[in-house]
Amino acid sequence: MELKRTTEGEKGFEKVFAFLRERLLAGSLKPGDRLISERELATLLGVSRPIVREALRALTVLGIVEIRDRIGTVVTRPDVSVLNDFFTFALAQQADMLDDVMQARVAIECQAIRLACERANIADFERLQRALAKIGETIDEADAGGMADFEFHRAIVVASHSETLTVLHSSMAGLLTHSHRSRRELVQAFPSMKTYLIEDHRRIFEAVIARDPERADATLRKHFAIGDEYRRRAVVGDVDKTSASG
Amino acid sequence: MELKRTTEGEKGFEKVFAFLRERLLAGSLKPGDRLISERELATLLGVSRPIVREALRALTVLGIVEIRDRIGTVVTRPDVSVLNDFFTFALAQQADMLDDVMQARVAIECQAIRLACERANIADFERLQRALAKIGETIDEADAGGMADFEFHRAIVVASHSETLTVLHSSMAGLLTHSHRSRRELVQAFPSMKTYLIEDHRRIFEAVIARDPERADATLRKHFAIGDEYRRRAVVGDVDKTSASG
DNA sequence: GTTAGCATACTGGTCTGACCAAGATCAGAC
DNA sequence: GTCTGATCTTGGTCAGACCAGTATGCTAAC
Repeated sequence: MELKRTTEGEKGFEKVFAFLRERLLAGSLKPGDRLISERELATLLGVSRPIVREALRALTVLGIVEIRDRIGTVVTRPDVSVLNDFFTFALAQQADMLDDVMQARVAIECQAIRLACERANIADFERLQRALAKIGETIDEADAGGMADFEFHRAIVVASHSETLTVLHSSMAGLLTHSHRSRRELVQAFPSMKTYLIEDHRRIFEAVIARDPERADATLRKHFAIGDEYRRRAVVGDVDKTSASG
Repeated sequence: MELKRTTEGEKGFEKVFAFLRERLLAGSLKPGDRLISERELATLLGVSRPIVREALRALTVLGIVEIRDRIGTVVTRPDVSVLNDFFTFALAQQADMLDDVMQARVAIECQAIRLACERANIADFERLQRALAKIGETIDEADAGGMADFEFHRAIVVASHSETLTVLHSSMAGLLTHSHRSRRELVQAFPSMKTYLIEDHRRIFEAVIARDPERADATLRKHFAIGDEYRRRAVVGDVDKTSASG
């Protein structure tokens, strides 16, 4: 029965994965470290190389390590892409999750803006200002405008100086980029949105500058709410375009 | 050079992974579906079985599929554990991320409570009420008290009826369970915390019952802020215990 | 006709040994 | 001392094999 006494009674893959997880979690394997070769790992744990590769591949998709061809396997700093992948897959199989993700994004961003009010430095302010200017310049362009919008919101999160919030936000923002763009397409149907987009973002910016978390949060929430309202009206076919046919 | 014309010019693993991702994202592979066997997949894509296993294992750790011994590989609904794993690893290598994760948790929970005010049903209210009662009962126990605290906050998020928020929250809450417990240990040092813990949670509960998002959010934030303050005081050695030695 | 039982095909889980291509290294030539 | 090339090492991959259970279907017993 004692065919496997290397570590525990785990199966091959689990054994290797657990072995590596232990060292990873314990800190004996830190970002930048190079793991021993696959072959060594295999003989060390008494498993075959393909099994070791499975474990390494598993860690790779989790963004924990990076397998470099003909170089070796090195520990990396956890990366956003994992969450991105996950949300992408998750969303594909549950499209109704989109609204949910949007809610999470609002959550992250509202918390971020509060922190931003406390922690933002001059560079953050400048980045926000540039993004704000860009929004004004690209107000009539769907693509560039959507990008500018995205940049502004990203700047808020970056200004929070919170790695976790940034990671979460960017992993979700990727899925919502098209939402920024489609929002800009609404501008064609709702000229009044121009004012909304520019003024809202300006007010948000000013609240951060004033370092007023409550006002910033409230303004940002209102911003999202108005955006939702526009989208709702677009769905029902309502328009306020002066030259609208209906 | 055309040794591989199955799909593209990708390397073995990438080829298989991309092949499966395509179908997963396109929806031709839905949760519950059983994949073709590893051997078939291997011959179909012109790669060896170990490579196929790498790809399947990769999808497994992403929570997309489940490999069942001697049964086959089936597509599953995306699972929380992925995020859990990720945060666990990420946190292990950046301990300073703990505060950050806490911020994200606050973000999620504050958004959740707003939604809960709109969406909570009777069952949610009852769950909250039970959790609230439990908090009162276990106020003097570190373990049970921490658990009750955790349950209450989880009940809030569940009441939001947002899958994404729930997933994110639980993936972070796991890392913060000890924080609930340690908070309860503070009760010994700060008797005034008993009132804080019970009263705060009651007020939060009432705000949700009243379906007042603003008040609920504000109360919850204040709750977290006070908790932070207690922890701060604990760090600097301040106590308000009447029988305190120093 | 129906059902119990067993042989077989199939599945994942794993191992062994091998080959390739290219980076890393070090000895020997200049 | 520097340059060059053979060799070692590393990841990337393959082929074939064996094991242990599951599923299935066919046969034999009822």
